[in-house]
Amino acid sequence: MTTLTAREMDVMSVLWDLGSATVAEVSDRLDDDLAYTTVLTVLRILESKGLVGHEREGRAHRYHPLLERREAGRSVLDRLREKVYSGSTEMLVANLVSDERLSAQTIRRLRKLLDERLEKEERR
Amino acid sequence: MTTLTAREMDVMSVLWDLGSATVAEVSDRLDDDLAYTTVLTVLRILESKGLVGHEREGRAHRYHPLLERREAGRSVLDRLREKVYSGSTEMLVANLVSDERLSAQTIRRLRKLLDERLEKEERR
DNA sequence: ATAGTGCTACTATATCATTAGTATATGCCG
DNA sequence: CGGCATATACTAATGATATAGTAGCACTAT
Repeated sequence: MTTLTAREMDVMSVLWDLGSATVAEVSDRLDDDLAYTTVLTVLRILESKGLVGHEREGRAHRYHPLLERREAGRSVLDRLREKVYSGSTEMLVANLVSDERLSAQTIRRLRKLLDERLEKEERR
Repeated sequence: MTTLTAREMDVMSVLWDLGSATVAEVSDRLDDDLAYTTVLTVLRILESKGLVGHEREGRAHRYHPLLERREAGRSVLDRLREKVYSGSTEMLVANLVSDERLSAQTIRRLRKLLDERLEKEERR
């Protein structure tokens, strides 16, 4: 199981968005104003967990994610479904789409997503 | 923001499922075999955070959730969407429904959910 | 009544998370 | 070349999390 702490998720988020980043770049993008060395420490922890890698770039290091969005999301969603929604995907989605901020267009796109998934299912 | 730790979520999960429970009942239902006092401690922490309440029942206490599933789920989903899926509900749902274990029937029900939501949207 | 059982209240402790300081290396600029 | 700027490496302090022990109270059955 891949469990990210809150801060680790903040940092991974930047790496996912940028593809890869140096410590300074991550630091810039974070909402909170952390010391340079703090960001470095988090990246080193992530590396020790095998969730990011790095290569040299000049005298700095460029970090890149080894853990994918999908995987990270999956493990949070699995746990959420299990513990909060009694294992029910429907309850989870119901909660998700009851969000007032969703536009009609977004909902249509979500439905299309399901239709495609359904086709795939029926093609077996 | 309501952030539950892993263990707190385990305990809340039992309370949501049962409606309310004593320490012994929670202890019984947890996957892990924790000391009685450990479970009590977690419940007392949850109470100090205002997430559960309790009333006397004989010489024991009966705990009940004050935080609802919806609220707890919402805060996890918000954060997940923001940090892991770059704010995209679609990406989140895509990841969710790409799960091989979903049956065609479940997918149809999810679609129905969206249709209902869409109607509500159009009625404005 | 008294010993046992089951419960809460309080306390303790190890580990992990979060944050950041200090030391040291490296390259660049004048 | 010599020092300024920018990096990493290492170390550390503080706080949160997770787990559980001990003390003491109250009801229950002998």
